[in-house]
Amino acid sequence: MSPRQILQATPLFAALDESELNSLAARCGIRSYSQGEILFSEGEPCKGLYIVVAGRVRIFKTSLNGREQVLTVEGPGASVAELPVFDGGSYPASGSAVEKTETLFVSRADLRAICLEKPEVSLKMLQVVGARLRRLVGIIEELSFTTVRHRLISWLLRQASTEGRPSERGTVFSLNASHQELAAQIGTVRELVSRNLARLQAQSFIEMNGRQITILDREGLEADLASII
Amino acid sequence: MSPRQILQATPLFAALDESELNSLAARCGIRSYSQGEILFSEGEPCKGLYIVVAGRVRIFKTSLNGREQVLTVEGPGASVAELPVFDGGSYPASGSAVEKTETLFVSRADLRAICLEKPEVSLKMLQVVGARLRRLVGIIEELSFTTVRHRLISWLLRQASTEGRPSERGTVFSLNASHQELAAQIGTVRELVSRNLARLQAQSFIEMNGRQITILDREGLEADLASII
DNA sequence: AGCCACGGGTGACTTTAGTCACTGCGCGCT
DNA sequence: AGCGCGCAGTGACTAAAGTCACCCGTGGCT
Repeated sequence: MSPRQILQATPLFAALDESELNSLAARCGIRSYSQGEILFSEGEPCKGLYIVVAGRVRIFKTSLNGREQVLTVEGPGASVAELPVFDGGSYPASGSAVEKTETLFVSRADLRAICLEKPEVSLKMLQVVGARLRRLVGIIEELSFTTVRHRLISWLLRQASTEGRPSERGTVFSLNASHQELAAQIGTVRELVSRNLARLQAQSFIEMNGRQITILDREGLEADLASII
Repeated sequence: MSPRQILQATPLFAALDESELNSLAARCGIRSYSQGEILFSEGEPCKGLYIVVAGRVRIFKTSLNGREQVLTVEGPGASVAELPVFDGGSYPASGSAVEKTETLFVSRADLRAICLEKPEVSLKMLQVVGARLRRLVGIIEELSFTTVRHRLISWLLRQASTEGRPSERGTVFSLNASHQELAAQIGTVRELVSRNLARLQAQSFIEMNGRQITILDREGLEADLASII
């Protein structure tokens, strides 16, 4: 797929016409990353924004003692690191490729030019950034108010609703992340993920077969979420 | 101060010319709130954005069991609740007046119209939202990686650097929030604030006289932050 | 085969967070 | 004065969270 086609398919640039797309496509570069590779690191001055073409990009913070907190994982069509483009600061978090990933890179200057020319792009951008804000507020809420168990259950239910397929025993999905990675996503450590998963299985809320997870009692899990108060 | 003058002094609308300011001023309303009053509640459909003219607005989340987590406190000149204006969703958090507060209210429709007409306003808005995003990421980092003690120390140092005045014993500032409020800002409960303050005093890092706080050992506190790893 | 790295599981423990209950102070009000 | 109320301090406890150490199995690799 050419950069031109990719841009056209990106919601962010839906408002651009033929010639604008062409000129933008001419100016943005393709950047490819292998699994685990870093796109940008926290604190680096921001040069521009990335559009995910294929693969997935993980945005995360790292603590001094090596723990990580994932802020979001973005797939094809999404843009990453829009924020600092406009306030000129550095990246507030790091980004790495979850798997083999291709991105388009649009420079700050180009993006600003487009926004000034096509106000609709700015509005779209505000919408995207707004969604990101909502997600962050959600993370804060979970970290501040809930337990690891609660966050794990939420994660499982979310995963089940997006990736799950029904079976006669309940919704099934495959755990494609390591416990370490899951821990980074819900803001805790590997051991607690392991223990809490074991406990959920012991309570017959879920069943695990290798990387296969079955939600046996969705209502029970939801009730649990509500009851932790 | 007339709405017209206020708008002119708001960074967000710096790019507007005479006539535009006038037409916007004609369409936005003044809303006043007494101490503690709610401007908007989490989940409500969003009607528009507020510009703080005088006083302070506190943005916060509430948990089911009554705990609160403050996301930000905004003073004169700042705008509040810009985000949902553009994605059309509901307010992700609630807003209340910390003290007697006056705001200007700009409706969604008016704001969108301005953004389409004056692209500079969108860029400014993106800058503002970007700053907010940074703050939220900072909160997540603190909640995920640090202890209550750490967060309290950070808060004290921040407060000292913005509100403090030097004295012969160290930087002095007055604690204008209740322990309850401080707890909501750093994501914990009243008792832990009380205990940790007492402990910091016992360790001679700070001194408290009523609502007066003196930072006796700034270096010590900073070292403490670094050492918690 | 033997070895190693990696992801996962778990016991034992420490630390931190949070809860509950009660005390006491200061202030405004009647 | 006497009362009630909101805020603060604290002891005692529970329950999470996190740490450390070690074990195990799997799946390459030499």
